[in-house]
Amino acid sequence: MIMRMDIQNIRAFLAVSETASFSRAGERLHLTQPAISKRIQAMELFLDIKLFDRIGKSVQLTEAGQALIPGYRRILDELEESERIISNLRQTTRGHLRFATSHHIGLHRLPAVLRQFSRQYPEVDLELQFMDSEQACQQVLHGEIELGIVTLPSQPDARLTLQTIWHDPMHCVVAADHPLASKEKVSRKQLLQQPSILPSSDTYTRALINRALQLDEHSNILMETNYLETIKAMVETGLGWGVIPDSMLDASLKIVAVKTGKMQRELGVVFHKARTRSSPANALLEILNGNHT
Amino acid sequence: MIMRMDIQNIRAFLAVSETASFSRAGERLHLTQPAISKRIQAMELFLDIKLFDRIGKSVQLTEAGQALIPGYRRILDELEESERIISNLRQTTRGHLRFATSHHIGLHRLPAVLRQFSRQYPEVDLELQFMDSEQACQQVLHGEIELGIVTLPSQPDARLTLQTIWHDPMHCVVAADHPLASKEKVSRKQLLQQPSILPSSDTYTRALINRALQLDEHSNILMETNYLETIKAMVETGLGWGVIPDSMLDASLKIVAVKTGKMQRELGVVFHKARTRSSPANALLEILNGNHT
DNA sequence: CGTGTTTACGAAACGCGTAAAAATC
DNA sequence: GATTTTTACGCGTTTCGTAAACACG
Repeated sequence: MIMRMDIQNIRAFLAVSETASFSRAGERLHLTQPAISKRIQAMELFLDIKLFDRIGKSVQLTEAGQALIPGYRRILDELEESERIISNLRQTTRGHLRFATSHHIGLHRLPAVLRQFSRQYPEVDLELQFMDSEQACQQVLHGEIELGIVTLPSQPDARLTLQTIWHDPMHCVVAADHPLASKEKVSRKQLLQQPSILPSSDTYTRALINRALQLDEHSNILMETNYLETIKAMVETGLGWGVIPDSMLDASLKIVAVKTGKMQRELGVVFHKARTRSSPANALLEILNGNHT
Repeated sequence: MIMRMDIQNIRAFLAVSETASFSRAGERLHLTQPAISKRIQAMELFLDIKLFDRIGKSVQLTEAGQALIPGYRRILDELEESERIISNLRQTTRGHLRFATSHHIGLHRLPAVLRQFSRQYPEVDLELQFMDSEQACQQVLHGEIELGIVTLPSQPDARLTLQTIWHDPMHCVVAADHPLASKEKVSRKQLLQQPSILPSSDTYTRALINRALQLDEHSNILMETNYLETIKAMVETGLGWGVIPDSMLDASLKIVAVKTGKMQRELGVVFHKARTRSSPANALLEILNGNHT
C-alpha cells in the first residue's frame, strides 16, 4: 500500500483537530465520516505514529498530532496565498518589465508613452535597455527581454510578432549650403556622386535605404553610424548628404529633390509569438496601440 | 472535471521548473514524461493560467509560474520539516510533561526521581502540580494531566492503568508521653476511646485506615487534615493518636501496640489506558519503575 | 530525422459513499 | 439505546504507462 502525503489529508487532519470529531470534520469538508476516518488512518500509517486518541466519544490530539498542526496550517496558508497571487496577477498590473528600444525611438517617440505608462501603472518596475533593432529581436527570441520597441525588420523571424506603431518616412537631406540644396531636380546618379553619411550596413534602416536608392558597395559612403543624431549633425556641417526621418527635419536641412523608391521605416513593437506575455507587457502594448500618431 | 491542488502536482511543477524539461522532471520523480505533462496541464487548468511556455524544445516559466515557485518550495519544506518532527519525536525525548503528585510523595519520594529525570532528559519541560490523589485521577481521565504520582485507589476507574512504585506501610502512632505509648498491648477499643488526628474522609488513605481499624462515623476524631506532616506535628504535641507512614517515623513518636488489619498504602503512578503517552511520560515511567525501593 | 511534448487508450489503484459492525457512555 | 468510529464492499474517478501522433529545429 503506497502512501502519499496529500493536501486533502492535511485538510482532514486539521478539520478533525479543530472540531475534535471525525463526523464534524466530515461535515466541514463535505465528506462522509468514514472518508475522514480512512484519511486519518492513512496518515497515521504513513507517518507511523498515532495522531489522535479515540477515547470513548471524544477525539484528542496526541503529542505527535499537536506537533504537526502549526506546519500543516502554514502549508494551507501557503496554498491560499499562491491562489491569491495568481488572481492578483490576473487582475492588477504590477511586477517587472524588461524591454529594449533603439536610441532614436527612445529619444523621439518613447518619452510620452513611458510617462503615461508609469502614471497608469506605478507598481511596474521598468527596465529599459538601449540596443540595435537587430539585437533586440534576437533577445526577444531568446527571452532575455520581453518586448522590443524598434525599427521593424522587413523580413522578420517567423517566431516573432510585429506591430507597427509609427510610420517613419525618411528623406535624403543636405545642409542648406550644400550644392544639391538649391537644385529643383536631382537625379539618382548626381546624388550618388556626392559623399554620404548613412546608418551602419547591418541595420534594418540601412537595408531599407539600400533598397530605395539601389545602393551597392561601390557607393560613395563617407561615414557610417548607428546614431541618426550623428548623421544629422554631420550632414549639417555640409560633409555630404544623408537620410534622416522627417520628424528630425529642421530649418538647417533641405530635402534633396531626388526621386527614390518609397523610403519609410516602420517603427513598432516586437515580441515572441509563443511566449506568454506578462501583464506589464500587455499593458504597454495597449498603450502603444492606443497612441499611434 | 473537478480539480484539486495536490502535492504531487507541486512536486511535478518544481521539478519541471528546476530541470526546464518535462522528461527530466519525469526521471527525477520516477514517472514517465506524459504523467508530468498531464499534471502540469491539470495545474494550469485549475489555476486557469499558463505556467510554462513550451517554445520549441525549451520549457520556460511564465510570469505566473515564477510567482508560484517560492511558496510551493516553502510547502515542500514544511512537509519535510513535519516528517523530521515526527522522527525526532520517535527518537529523542523532549517537550512538555504535565503531571501531578501529592504533597507527601512530592516531599518524600519524588525528589530523587526528578533529579535523575532532569539530568537524563534536560530538554523536557516539567510542569508539576500538587493535588489530592482523587483529583489527580480525575484530571488524568480528562486528559488535563498525563500522569498522576499518587496514592493508588483501591477501586480504580477501569479506564485507568495503575502501577505500584512504592509500598507505604503505616502505623498508629502517639507521642512518647502519650498514655498509650508505654502499653505493651493496646486493644482496638482502648485506641478508639482516645481522640485521633486522621486524613480527610474523602481520601484513599483515610478509606484504607477506616477499613483497617473498622472506623465509623461515631469514632472519636479530633481533627482531619490532608497533610500528613500536619498529622505528625499534631500527634507530637500529644493531642491524640494518628496514622502516619513508617517512613515518617522518628524518635518523638511511638508505635501503638494495637492489632489492626493490614495498613499499607500503595503509592504509584496512574495514567489513562487508551491515551497515547508522550515520550517524556514514557521516560518518567521507566525511571519510576527502575527505581522502586 | 532526432528530440521532446501532447494525445489516446487500457489497466490498476484510489477515494468516496452506503451499509453494517463495533465500541463507548 | 444513542452516538461515534471502524470495517466491508461496490462503484466511479483518477492516474499512470505504453504507444502513437505531433511540433520543432
